[in-house]
Amino acid sequence: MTRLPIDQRRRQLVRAALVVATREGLDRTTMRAIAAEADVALGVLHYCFTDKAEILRAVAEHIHTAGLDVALAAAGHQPPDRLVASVVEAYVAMVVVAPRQYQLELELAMASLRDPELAGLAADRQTTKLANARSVLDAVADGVGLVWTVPVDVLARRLTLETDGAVLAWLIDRDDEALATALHDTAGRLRALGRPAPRP
Amino acid sequence: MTRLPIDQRRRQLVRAALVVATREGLDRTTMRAIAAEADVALGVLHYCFTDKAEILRAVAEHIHTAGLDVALAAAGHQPPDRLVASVVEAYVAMVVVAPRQYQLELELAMASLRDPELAGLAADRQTTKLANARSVLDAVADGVGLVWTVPVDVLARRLTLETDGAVLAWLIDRDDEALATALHDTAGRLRALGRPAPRP
DNA sequence: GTCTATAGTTGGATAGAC
DNA sequence: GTCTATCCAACTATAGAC
Repeated sequence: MTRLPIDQRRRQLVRAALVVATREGLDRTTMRAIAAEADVALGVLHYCFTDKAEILRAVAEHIHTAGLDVALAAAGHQPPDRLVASVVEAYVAMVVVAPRQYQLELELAMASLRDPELAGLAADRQTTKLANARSVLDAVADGVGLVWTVPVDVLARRLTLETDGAVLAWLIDRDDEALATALHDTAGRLRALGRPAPRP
Repeated sequence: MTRLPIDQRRRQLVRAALVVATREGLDRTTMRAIAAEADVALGVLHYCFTDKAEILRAVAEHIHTAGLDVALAAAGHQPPDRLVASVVEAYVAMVVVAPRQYQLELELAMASLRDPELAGLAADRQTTKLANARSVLDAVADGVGLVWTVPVDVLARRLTLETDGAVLAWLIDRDDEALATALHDTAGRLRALGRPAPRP
């Protein structure tokens, strides 16, 4: 309808693509469906993006950068004894509220392993998740007052790995209790790998 | 070319579909590609299967039943002290040899969560994996001579969950060492949840 | 049972009017 | 910048000859 600067238009279209992809799944995310969601003509998409892969890459980037963890925010204002539990619960809440988006992340990752035009996208997700995990672990160690007895990179990998596994299982059976149990279990075992920090 | 009883033809086509889906990915697994792989005419597929979803369901079923774990076989003939390690290593070897097939499992699971015609397929995979995990845990407990201090269902869930997480990460970064480490770590922690069995 | 031919959709991409 | 119209390729599915 209205004329828009191309940057703004791009953002609008990426948002629309994200909505469609989250709701319908990656393979039903067609140029037409995106255009309809954004209420623009089909041609507008090809004016703003060279091809479909470019939109999908933009969507993935948007998801990753927007994943500036909610968990981290939750870690900010908690008494130490509630810290680990609250981080876990914040994560569970986030996943449970937006299961389709988590599934989309996995679909994008799978697609990126097959399609050269989406290459690197899965690796980006992994890098982001690991960095987020490190941030959370650092925040927890800082808040509770302990130091890790194992390299934080190793812990970060284990945390992301177990989180992905737990959420994948939950996507399938939707067992909220099992998800919470699994994540608390993971958190507890990681917590046990810290020693009280020496007083500075 | 030659006339074949329909059961045999179906098996041939399912094998072909599995080959294509493993090599090309689920969304490039078209009726045409399957027909070409099996070297039959397109019409033959629709003679043997009502639609595409039915072939995919057959492929999934084939994967699941064929997943009568290699790991279990490996558990059969090992001295107790090597048992846990050898099961882990057999699993790693299986995954590393056929990464695309593992990826296909995940793609099928994701598709089944979106497409009503494939509904239940992800749940079937989960059920199968859990059953296999229980078998492995039972075999290990039997071989090493211990009893689990935690319900075996809980352990089975944790095992499958951590395995899926580790393999998912490996599919992306192909870090063989990290995969082996993660699985050994998982195995070690589960092993610690057993107590020596009372002498019968 | 097997094949060819084709119907009927749908999707990505582009050309050209406005 | 935006929209309509259209091209072309690929797909599922079926009809009907052999």
